[in-house]
Amino acid sequence: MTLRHAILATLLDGEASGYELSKWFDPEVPYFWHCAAQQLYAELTRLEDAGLTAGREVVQERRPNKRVYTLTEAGHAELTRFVATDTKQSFIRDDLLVKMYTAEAGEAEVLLEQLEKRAVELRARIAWFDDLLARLRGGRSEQEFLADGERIGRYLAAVRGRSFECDNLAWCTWAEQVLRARELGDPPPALPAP
Amino acid sequence: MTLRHAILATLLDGEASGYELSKWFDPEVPYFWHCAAQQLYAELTRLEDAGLTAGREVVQERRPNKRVYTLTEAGHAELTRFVATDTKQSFIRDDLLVKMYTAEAGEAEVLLEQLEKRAVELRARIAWFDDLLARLRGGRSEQEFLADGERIGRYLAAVRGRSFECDNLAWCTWAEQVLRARELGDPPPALPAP
DNA sequence: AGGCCCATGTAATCTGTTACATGATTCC
DNA sequence: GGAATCATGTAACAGATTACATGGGCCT
Repeated sequence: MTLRHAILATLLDGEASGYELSKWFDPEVPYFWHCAAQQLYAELTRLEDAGLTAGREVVQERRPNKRVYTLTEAGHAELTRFVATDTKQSFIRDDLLVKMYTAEAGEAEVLLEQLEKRAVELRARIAWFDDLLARLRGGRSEQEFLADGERIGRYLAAVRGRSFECDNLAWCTWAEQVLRARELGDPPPALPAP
Repeated sequence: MTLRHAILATLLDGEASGYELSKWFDPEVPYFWHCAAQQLYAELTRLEDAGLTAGREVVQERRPNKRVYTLTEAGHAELTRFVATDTKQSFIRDDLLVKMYTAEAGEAEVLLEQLEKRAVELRARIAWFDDLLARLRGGRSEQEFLADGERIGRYLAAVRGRSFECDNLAWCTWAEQVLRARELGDPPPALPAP
């Protein structure tokens, strides 16, 4: 159950409401973890019941009231304990890979469309990460920030996210070229970087 | 429900038993999809009931009997239909990323251990993929194989898998260096490739 | 008037994981 | 004698997804 710990980790950056967290965990805007809003709200209730977070009602005027959460001592302790546990493997789980697996000579059109569509999404996500990284650096150069910037883990996680999207994009464009070359009987493209 | 389609896609390579498939889907040996053996056997039963695969009992002498499955026409049609559907986004879901998120100056030791352990695993998985890719090429060079090799999708999927592990490893070693440099007050390492 | 943002849920269902079970054979 | 391989499951539970619900404020 890592959603629990992903929420606790996010609260290291300060108090947040369920709605704010739901933006960071939105599957469309993928940072380092994602889930549907419903799951998040359910988990927040459980975390507060378990004493790992403390909730506080904030009354608003032209907006619905909201509940903001902060980490408790017990929450910090639970995070520390979690970090020291054995880590599961990382997996890809990507529908597009299953679709690619079916590729065979002559039926490439639909797959090429899928690859192009994916590439467009990936470019948007890379841009989103670039933007996020710039905001986290807050004006400093990357060298400066890496040397002594605050909340370095948050930054490193974002770099990983960006890297994943870039790697994915490089593969998509390469695979597209391989399939196109085969359709045309051209020589295959050079390999992507190691 | 993509496990269903991952199984159908794997059966494009010819008939296979549940046990054989469970090797390809083993979470320890991650190719393009993974699941526990129990889930696989359950799904195979459902696929046969749905008429997407045809099962055949194979009686063996010094081994337990087994059931081998082949794709039916309906199974092929279902795969084709699936390939044309909208594709979901690809996500990372990695406990280590959540752990990294908590990194802050002074508490890096545990994280460094985790990163090193992960790096060891990743190197083993890259070697596994190198081996698989060589077997799929069957003696041909990559250029030759990409030009007109059989079951190209299977190969492209394996390249993606390898690429993911490599990218992950590059980030792990880089993040390790960043954290170490901060511990020592040294200048941070150069950035990983774009 | 229609749609999006804020803010938080319930309910049902589907998917995935963990624990446990069986039993012969082959390898060290 | 003990572990690994072959071969396939059942049962219980945890986690994730999908559908649906509410209601005021703000923007065009």
